[in-house]
Amino acid sequence: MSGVLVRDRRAERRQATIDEILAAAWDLVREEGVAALSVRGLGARVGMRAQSLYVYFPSKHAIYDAMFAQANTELLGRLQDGPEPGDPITSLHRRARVFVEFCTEDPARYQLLFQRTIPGFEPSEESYAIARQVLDTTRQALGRAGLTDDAHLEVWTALTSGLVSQQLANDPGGTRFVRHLDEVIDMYLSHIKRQGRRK
Amino acid sequence: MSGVLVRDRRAERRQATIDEILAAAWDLVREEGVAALSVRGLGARVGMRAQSLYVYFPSKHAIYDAMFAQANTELLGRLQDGPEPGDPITSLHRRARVFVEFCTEDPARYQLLFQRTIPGFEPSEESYAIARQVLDTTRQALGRAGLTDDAHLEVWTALTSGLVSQQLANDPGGTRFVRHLDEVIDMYLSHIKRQGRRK
DNA sequence: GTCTATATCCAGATAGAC
DNA sequence: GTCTATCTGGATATAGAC
Repeated sequence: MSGVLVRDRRAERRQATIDEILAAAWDLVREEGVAALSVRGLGARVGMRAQSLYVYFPSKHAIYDAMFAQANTELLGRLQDGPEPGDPITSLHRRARVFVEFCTEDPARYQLLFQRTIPGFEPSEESYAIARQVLDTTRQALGRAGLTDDAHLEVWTALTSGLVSQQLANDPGGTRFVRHLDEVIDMYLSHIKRQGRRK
Repeated sequence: MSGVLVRDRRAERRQATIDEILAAAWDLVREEGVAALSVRGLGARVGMRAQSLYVYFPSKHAIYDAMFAQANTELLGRLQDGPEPGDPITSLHRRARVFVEFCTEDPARYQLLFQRTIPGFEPSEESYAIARQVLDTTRQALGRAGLTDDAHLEVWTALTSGLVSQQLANDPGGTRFVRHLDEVIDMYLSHIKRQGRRK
């Protein structure tokens, strides 16, 4: 066996560089938009020639993919952060608020994660698995509130992301649309409750 | 005065070429995505060198702008097409259906019109005026149903475009999200009605 | 009105020296 | 691990001949 050393200083150094590159990539897309990310520009940011980046990422799409995974991991963490409220309704409100905050604070990130707008980019299976985890926790949170159908999940995501996408497209940096979040959620929850009673 | 001739054959020919170029541009973005539109590729489509297109459009953004105007005009026409239903509620349902159909049948067009994702492109004042007209007719249609606040318009657009954007991003070509359109609209309308009664 | 020629610049990616 | 050098191909746009 080769596992004598617990730490691999080489691997650690490499990972640190990768993280640095990704951080620079986020800066870049926040400033110029996701579509504007270029290997050259990214290299310039981290003080390298563009070609040297290929030591860390095999292609530009691989960089997008790492960013996709990183952002989904961040979102998953935020959604699970803190104590779970006992009341499932409160929990849904809180999750929605976290989601909206996450999306509106970085439009470029939103574009990368939720709009299919980068030509030729599709997340890898591993990265997409994280996105699926996020959706699963949403499904579970809805389930605890008694919303167990696929239809519930579909409408729920449409309501929340509808407010977000309108906010980003028509009043970036403002609150004209997302300010209706709690009202829309309450409307939907009572709508479902009423439906249940009618059965 | 120079207006002796009623028809200007030269101008007609020119307009026909412009229309032909725009039609080719739509084909191209439908196939490759809005971001992939290039003057070279467009020239190849219409059987010209790229440089010749500059006789008809001063820049690539001008082409985007003409497409933006054209698509909004098309949408405006469809929304006003046919007899206005006497019942304002029926009218709202019909408008929403037309809008959803318009958006889902051409994702590239949706991206150009409603997502702010083309780097550096902003519609001209004239083109944007048409988009504002579309929104105005929506405002009026809501008004006839008693929804007269800005908040109503904001929530209304968030609901409809939320279903559309989820549809396009997660089930393009399908109906998993937009199938809930009528239910969501009815939910919102009764929500507003209930609010009115409570006052 | 379309062409050739050209300017300028940028992209992603690979080979191989050090 | 980073560099130089290079390949290949793309982009938008302008000048001027025909």
